[in-house]
Amino acid sequence: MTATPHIPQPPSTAVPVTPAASATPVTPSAPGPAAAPDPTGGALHEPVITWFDEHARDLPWRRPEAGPWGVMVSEFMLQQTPVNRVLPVYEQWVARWPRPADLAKEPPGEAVRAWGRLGYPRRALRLHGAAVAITERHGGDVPTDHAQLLALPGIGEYTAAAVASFAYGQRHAVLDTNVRRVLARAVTGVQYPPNATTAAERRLARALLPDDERTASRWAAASMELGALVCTAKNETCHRCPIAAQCAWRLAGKPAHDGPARRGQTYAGTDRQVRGKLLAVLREAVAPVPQAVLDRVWDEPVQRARALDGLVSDGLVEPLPGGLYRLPLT
DNA sequence: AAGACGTGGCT
DNA sequence: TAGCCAAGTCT
Repeated sequence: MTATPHIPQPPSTAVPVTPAASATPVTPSAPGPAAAPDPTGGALHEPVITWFDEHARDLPWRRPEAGPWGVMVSEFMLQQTPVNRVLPVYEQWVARWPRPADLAKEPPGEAVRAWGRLGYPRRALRLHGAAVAITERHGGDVPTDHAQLLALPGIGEYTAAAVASFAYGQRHAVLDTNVRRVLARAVTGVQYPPNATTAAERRLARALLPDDERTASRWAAASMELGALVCTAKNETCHRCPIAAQCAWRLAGKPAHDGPARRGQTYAGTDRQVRGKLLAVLREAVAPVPQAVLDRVWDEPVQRARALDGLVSDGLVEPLPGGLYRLPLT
């Protein structure tokens, strides 16, 4: 992880000044500093990558032996789920299914069962579907091409870029919530990025991308790690930040977010909670479960039925004759 | 394009 | 405590 020889590069050669970059570095209405920050990545890449070399966590999917499949599995699991909760499930998963073809030949319900309590179990179904597609269309190897990755179930813009970058060292803008926050603060000068990813953010991320593949993929991992460990959503620790001295938000006095508060997602009493309870029963069961057993997880019959129907139509639950239910075999 | 979609830890 | 937050995707 930290074995890479430290070869400082002339910052000016990392990313040339481009018209596109200097055209849109700062949101016009942003309460940033009077002087626009350096719109190029030159001043950011070197310190952030050097910091990463020293402070990166030793995560299993970052080790060489993880391979593209390990990277891909980790990316699915990390979608909206914290690292600490992913770690044990990831280890079990790759030990049991070391290659896409190993997972592809299992019933989808086994993927859902092995997903455990990571949440958003449709991800398990999609990862299984991706393994099937990889086995059928790509000879069992995780595709290297961004467009082919994007075509797989459960892989969107972020995950396609992440797999291409982390597994294959390609040059892509990897724009996750961590990177968005780092750029919002360091470059744009605001506390939080917009609720939904904007074209301006993508433009900025592309403008900041180092020219060569090797540096670009390290920058992707490093900027993400900085957001995860230092430039966090709350209680950021600027004294540990390698680019604190040039952070537009900090230089502006760390003004509080002004826009609309992020929509809080209520959970108690929702269909999601009911679905979770139903699926928990089915995950633990070794045999098909009678409707009467499922009925015990929620007392309101209309919502309970709606939740179960939803699970069935999502393919997470398979109904059998006689009012029995189980995780899907097909 | 706003909302659905799990789960658990932290403040 | 109640809300916020965590490497998004899909419709």
